[in-house]
Amino acid sequence: MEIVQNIKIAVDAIVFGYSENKLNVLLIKQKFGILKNQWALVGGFVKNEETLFEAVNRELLEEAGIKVNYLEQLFTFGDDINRDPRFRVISIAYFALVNSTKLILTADTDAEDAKWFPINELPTLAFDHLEILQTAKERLQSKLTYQPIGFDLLSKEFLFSDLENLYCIILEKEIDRRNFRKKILSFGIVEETNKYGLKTKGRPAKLYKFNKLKYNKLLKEGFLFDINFA
Amino acid sequence: MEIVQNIKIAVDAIVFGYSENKLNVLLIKQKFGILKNQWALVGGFVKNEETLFEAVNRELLEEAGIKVNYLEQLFTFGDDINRDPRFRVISIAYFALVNSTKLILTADTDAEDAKWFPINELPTLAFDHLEILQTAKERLQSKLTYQPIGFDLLSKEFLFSDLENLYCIILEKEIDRRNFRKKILSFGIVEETNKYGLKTKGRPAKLYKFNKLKYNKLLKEGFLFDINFA
DNA sequence: TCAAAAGTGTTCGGTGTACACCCATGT
DNA sequence: ACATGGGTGTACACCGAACACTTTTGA
Repeated sequence: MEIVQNIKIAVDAIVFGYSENKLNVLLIKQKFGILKNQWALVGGFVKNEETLFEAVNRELLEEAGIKVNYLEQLFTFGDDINRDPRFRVISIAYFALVNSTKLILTADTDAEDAKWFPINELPTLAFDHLEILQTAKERLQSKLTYQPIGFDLLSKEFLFSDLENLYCIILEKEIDRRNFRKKILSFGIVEETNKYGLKTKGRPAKLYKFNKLKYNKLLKEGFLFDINFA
Repeated sequence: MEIVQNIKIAVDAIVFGYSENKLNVLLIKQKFGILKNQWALVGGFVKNEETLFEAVNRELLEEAGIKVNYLEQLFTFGDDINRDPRFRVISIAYFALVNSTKLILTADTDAEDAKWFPINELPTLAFDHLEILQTAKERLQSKLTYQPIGFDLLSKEFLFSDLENLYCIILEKEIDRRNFRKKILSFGIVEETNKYGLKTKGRPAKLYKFNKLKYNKLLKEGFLFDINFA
C-alpha cells in the first residue's frame, strides 16, 4: 500500500515567564518567509532524524537562545486544514515554563526579534497561534492547582509573596494570604532559607525554596499536591 | 525555504468498553500489510483533505464499524523515530469510550477481525501500542474522577451497582457503596427512572440515568464534578 | 511613631469517612 | 424463613474558609 501524504509536521512552543507581577509569553518575529514581520510562537518544522522533543528544544535555542525549566506536550493542532495558507501543516504544540523573564533573549539564526509580552497585551499573532496560546493558558491554570509547576516560573529562591502573587495572577482570583501560606507549608516541600529578599518597604521577607527531592519522595508515597481555593 | 520531510501521520484510537464487570479494549487484526496477523489499535494514515478528527472517526467506522460516545485527543507519539520499522510515523492517539460492549463489531474494509479484550488479558500488540494503551488507561483513571465520563461507558439507563462497579474496577480500589451513592446523588445530575433492571437475586434495582443537560447547566455555574475516595 | 509588608492562630461549618441496619424480592 | 443484593441514616474527625493581631523594618 502506497501512502501519499502532503502534510508537514511542525512543533510550536508556548513559553510562559513571570516577572513583575505579570504573566508573560515569549513571541518571535522571523527574518524570512511567510512570518516575516509577524509575531508568532517559537516553532518550526521537524527534521527527519530528530524526535519531537529535540525539535522543540532546538527551536527554542535557535530562535530565542533559551533553555526552559519545564516542557510538556500540550496538544496537536491539525483539524483546521488551512491553518497555514501555504500547505497543510500539523502542529504539535508544547507548553514551557522558564524562571525569571530576565534571562537574555538571543534572537539567533532565524529570528529577527524575540520578546516577552504580558498575556493581556498581545499583538496580533500568526496563523492560529492565539488559539494555541489560549489552550496553553488553560493548561497552565489547571495544572497550577495540582502540580507544583509554579516554582518553575520563579527563581530558585523566592519570596512567599511572589508565590502568592503568581497564583493570584495566573488563576485570576484573590487568595487569602494566610490560608495560602499555611497550605503550602503544610506540604513540607517548601523550606525557608536564612537569606532575605531585597530591601523594600516593611518588614524584610525571608527567601524560600522548593525542595524537589522531597516532593518526588512524597509523590511515591501517594502525596497529592493540590491547591484549590474558592 | 524548501522543506523535505519524510514523515507520515497516522491516527490511532484506544477504545474502551465496559461489560460484565470488566474494562475492555477494542483491538483489530488487519488483513494486509505489516500488521497482518498482529493485534493492534484501530488506526491508519491521515488523508490529505480530512481533519484529524475525521480520520479517527473514519478508521473507527472502517475497521470496526462503530461510532463512539466520547472521543478526545490523547497524546502524540513521535519521540521514538523507529516506532514503525518501515519509515517514520508520528501517531496522534485518541481516547474513546463506548457504551456497552455488546455493540456489533463489523470487521469491515481493512480489518480481518475486531475484538474486545479485557485490559488484563491483552495479546501481544504491534509497535508501541502497549505504551499508548498504558497512557490511555492513565487518562481514563484520572479523568473518571473529575469528569462524568463513566456514563459514556454505560447504557442510557443503568443500575447504580454497575456505576459503582465501574468506578471500583477502573480505579482499582474499593469504594464504600453508601458513600459513593450519596456523593453521586448529591450532584443532582443522576436521576432515577421508574423502571427496574432485569430480575436477579435480591431486591429489584431501579434504573438510573445521567442528566447531561443538567450537568452542562451546572457546569456554567461553576459546578465541579469530583469523585475522589481514599 | 507611623506606614507598610511579613508572619502567626483561632473559630466555625461543611464534607469525607467509617460504619449498621432495614427493604424487597425469589426460592 | 432465609439468602441476596438494594437502599437509607448517623456520628465523628478533619480540613478549608473566614478573619485579626503582632512583628520588623525604613522613613
